[in-house]
Amino acid sequence: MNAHTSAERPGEPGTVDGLTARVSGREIPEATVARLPIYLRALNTMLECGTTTCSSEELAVATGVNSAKLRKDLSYLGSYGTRGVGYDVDYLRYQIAREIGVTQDWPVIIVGIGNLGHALANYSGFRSRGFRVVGLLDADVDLHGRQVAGLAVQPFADLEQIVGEQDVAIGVIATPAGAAQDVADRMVAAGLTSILNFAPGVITVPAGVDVRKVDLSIELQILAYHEHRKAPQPQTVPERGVS
Amino acid sequence: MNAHTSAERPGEPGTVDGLTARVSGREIPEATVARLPIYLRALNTMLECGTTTCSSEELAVATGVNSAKLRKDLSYLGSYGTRGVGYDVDYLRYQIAREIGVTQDWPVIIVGIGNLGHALANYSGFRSRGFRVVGLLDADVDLHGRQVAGLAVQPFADLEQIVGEQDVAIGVIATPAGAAQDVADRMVAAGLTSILNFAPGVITVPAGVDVRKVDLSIELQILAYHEHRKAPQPQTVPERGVS
DNA sequence: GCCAGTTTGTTCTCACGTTCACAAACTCCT
DNA sequence: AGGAGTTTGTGAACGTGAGAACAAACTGGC
Repeated sequence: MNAHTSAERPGEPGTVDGLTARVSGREIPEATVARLPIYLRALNTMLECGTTTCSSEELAVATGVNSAKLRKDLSYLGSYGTRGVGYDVDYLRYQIAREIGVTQDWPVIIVGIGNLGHALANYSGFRSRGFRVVGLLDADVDLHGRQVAGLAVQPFADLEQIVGEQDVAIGVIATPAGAAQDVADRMVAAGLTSILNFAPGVITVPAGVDVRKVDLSIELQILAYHEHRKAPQPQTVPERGVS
Repeated sequence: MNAHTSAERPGEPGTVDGLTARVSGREIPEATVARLPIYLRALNTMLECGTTTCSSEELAVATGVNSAKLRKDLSYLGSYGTRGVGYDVDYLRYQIAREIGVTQDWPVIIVGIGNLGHALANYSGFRSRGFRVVGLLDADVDLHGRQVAGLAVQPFADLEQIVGEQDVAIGVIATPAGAAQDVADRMVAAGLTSILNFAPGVITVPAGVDVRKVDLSIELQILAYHEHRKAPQPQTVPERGVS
């Protein structure tokens, strides 16, 4: 089932621990990895505006990041700037895209075509940023065959077939919470090694599989915490003497 | 973020900075705040299953967090556990909800009723976790009056009115990138002090306004980076000797 | 009442991430 | 050509977060 992924494992003992960093000097910290896409997007925007060169300060302002942090982030990729001048926008853009691995499209499947899955399938940002939705799956038979974003919704049982045919590595879970763990298990069994989980709740996967979680209400709750702290009585209290 | 990051230092008399820590001297670290909603959700699930007591170890397993970290997180709220016993699920749940500020519903407005805004308006997780969508706004006149999730889409010009009438503090931006900054400016002018931004790109707001950003394609790109690293030739790359 | 077993709350240490500050290196002007 | 002005890349200091380990405190049995 997961023949293609396990067969391509390098198998050499060079990268044993996550802290070695000796391979080619490239061990990029997680915090930096999380910012690279932000830089990439800003560079694309600059390119559309015709900007050919930018300094770290300009890019920092455009991305809301400290310029020293930005330079250090970029230094993990290599020395792609020119002192006294700045960075070539197109060149730097390509280098970041290459480092992330989005110089070509990644095929992606989405499981759970409810409101959110529907929106994700139609989200144009995926295609323009290195991803191509190649499969929409749902357990609900009423949805099967329905056209969504130019694709027909398929039965969940087709998972293995789609993954195998298209060599998919990344799956998106947009189901209710109750189904998320089962879906994740099936995804792993089918050979997916990266999962983006929109369902609330924790899913567990074996080592070697990456999971990222996006929880919409958690983001709101974090905002609520700070809001709550700004004004002691946030919403229902009618009168408060604001000094 | 400067208003939240002044922890009380040993030796100094508290509340030197004016706005900070005046409630009860507790300054909860951001990393902890981000986890409190996760604990809250797990506790709610436990409560539905009839569990009345749990240890830090059980809650840690349910949330995928180290138990020592969990205990430290909870200790910022106070001493709500009993040594030798554990935590009362309902009591702890209430304390966390109170700390976050979701014991009552927060009214929320959503601007941009496209695919994503539509899905957000219908997302049941908001209502069940302390939020109530009280307004849907869009600049597109064709959408005005359309019923979405039991609410009629209103013109964007109604923003100030809705915010004023319902005492809204939190707004969600689900527009295309180009409109995001304008919408944010109007939101701030209308009095919103917390913004959840789903639009790609950076928005800038004055101090005192909190912004959180959720970027769907960035999450996928982070996964792609790690996937890219697992197998040197991920999908369709034919040759190229990578240095 | 007292002891054994359990679990919390906290302290200490280490790793990671951020920011400052500056030498190295490049361009431009004279 | 040489010096002035910029901007990168990086070493070092600082702050925050994670995890191990342990004393304090509670329950239950005898």
